[in-house]
Amino acid sequence: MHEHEHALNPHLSVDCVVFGFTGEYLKVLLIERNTTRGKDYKLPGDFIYDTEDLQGAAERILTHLTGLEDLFLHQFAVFGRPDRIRAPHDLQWLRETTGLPVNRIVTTAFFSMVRIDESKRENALRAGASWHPVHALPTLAFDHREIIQAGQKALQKEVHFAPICFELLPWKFTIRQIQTLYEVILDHPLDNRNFRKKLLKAPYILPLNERQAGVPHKPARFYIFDRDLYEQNRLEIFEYNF
Amino acid sequence: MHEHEHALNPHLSVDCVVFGFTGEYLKVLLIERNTTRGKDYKLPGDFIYDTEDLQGAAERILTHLTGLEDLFLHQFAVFGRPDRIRAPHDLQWLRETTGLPVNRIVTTAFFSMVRIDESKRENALRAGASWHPVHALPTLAFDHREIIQAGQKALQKEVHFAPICFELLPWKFTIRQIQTLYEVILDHPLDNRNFRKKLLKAPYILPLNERQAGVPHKPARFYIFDRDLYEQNRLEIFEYNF
DNA sequence: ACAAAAGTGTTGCGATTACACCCATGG
DNA sequence: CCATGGGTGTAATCGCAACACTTTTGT
Repeated sequence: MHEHEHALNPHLSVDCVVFGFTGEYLKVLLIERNTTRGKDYKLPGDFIYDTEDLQGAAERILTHLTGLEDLFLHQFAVFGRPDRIRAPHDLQWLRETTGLPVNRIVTTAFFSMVRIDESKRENALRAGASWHPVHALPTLAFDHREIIQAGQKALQKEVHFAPICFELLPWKFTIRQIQTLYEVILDHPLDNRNFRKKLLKAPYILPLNERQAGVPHKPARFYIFDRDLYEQNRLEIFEYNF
Repeated sequence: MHEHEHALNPHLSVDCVVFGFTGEYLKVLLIERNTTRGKDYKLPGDFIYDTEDLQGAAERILTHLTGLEDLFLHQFAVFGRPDRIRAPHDLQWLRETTGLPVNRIVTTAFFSMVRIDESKRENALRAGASWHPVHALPTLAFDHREIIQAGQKALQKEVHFAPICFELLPWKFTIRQIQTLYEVILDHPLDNRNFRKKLLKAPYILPLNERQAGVPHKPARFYIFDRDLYEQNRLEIFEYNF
């Protein structure tokens, strides 16, 4: 598993909140864990090698987990309360799995976005990893529930500025898909007609001639996001509020 | 200086980008430093005690530096590249001043806002600390120039959402002051009439009957920011963009 | 009287909201 | 022919951008 020659630093870790979208729910990728208190779940994460960048550590974890490379990755917070790891079964689990005298760990949290279909089709997820809806999370290790919630808040903020949601959608998508995605991220319903207008005004969202097939209702048109056109058309924003 | 009994952790530090505003420029608080390469400047920062929260460490540094408490404090990034401290004079300075075998340090960056008038009147700054305009920074230690720039970007983002700028202004301020402040933060000129309209529409900006005195032109009215009224009137925003 | 900054209104445009019905398909 | 979700238009309002002159004070 570990190709690096150098030592792990037992004070520093990264944890990744990996978001996915099934067309219905916003989901997070979690790793199953066995402790003295039974089965629970944790975020994908690891200690950092001495020679390794934080971002590099996150990339290593994600690539190992999903087989995918060049994933979207955004550092959003550090969690470092001295007592963030204090439950006996958490401490024992850490000492057993790492073999290190672990005490306080400061973790840098990243959020990432993967297309669930890609991770399924082209690359099996590592054993023990599974998707869970953010609104119904299982029992989580450490302070990982708090980290996931902070990650969703960070995602909500990011959605004000940048077209990052396309990272979660299939290459070609319907308007309903992207609207539902925004609704689950913002946790708020949106008006369909107004959403369409706003979306179709964007010059970098291109309609295909292709439509859904085999659906028991009027088939929806597919669209694609053209990142090059986006980069050409983007302009600086100087918004402010009091 | 250090009231804590417990040990410093030589892997972890916090650095604070402390913003101030003189009515003209956006400024940053820097600490003078003497190295084998001569005099330069660094951000206020320190290692973290084993028993201490990250936020707590930042508060300790700021209180010690300015004498002020309950300052605005916002964690915005972690800097952890393995080679972020590599210049020989930086390494030597660290070893001399800490007495520790320092290698890689991961630092959590906070930004903070202080009213320069308060820090002057009521509390002398610690010796060696001084204000520098962000657009004309002196030679800086480590990667601190990069951290300051990231801090200003974070401040620009924050200004979309929250009325944090009042932390930088005197308790009573003129419209020109706050407009100039927004201009230096956003690094972009704003239209005065439109700015006034937007500001005066906010129900939590209250005019005083008091005006400037002794200025060689029409004296400007003073306003205050009423945080309670703000909290009552704030509503959730579900903005999005592609 | 002059210099210097404060303060003031209108118009056009683009964006956002609210809202209800017909369309195309599979079963 | 029915159930299901896709797809469409308009009117009212709001917020933002552009733009130039008068007012008040100290010197």
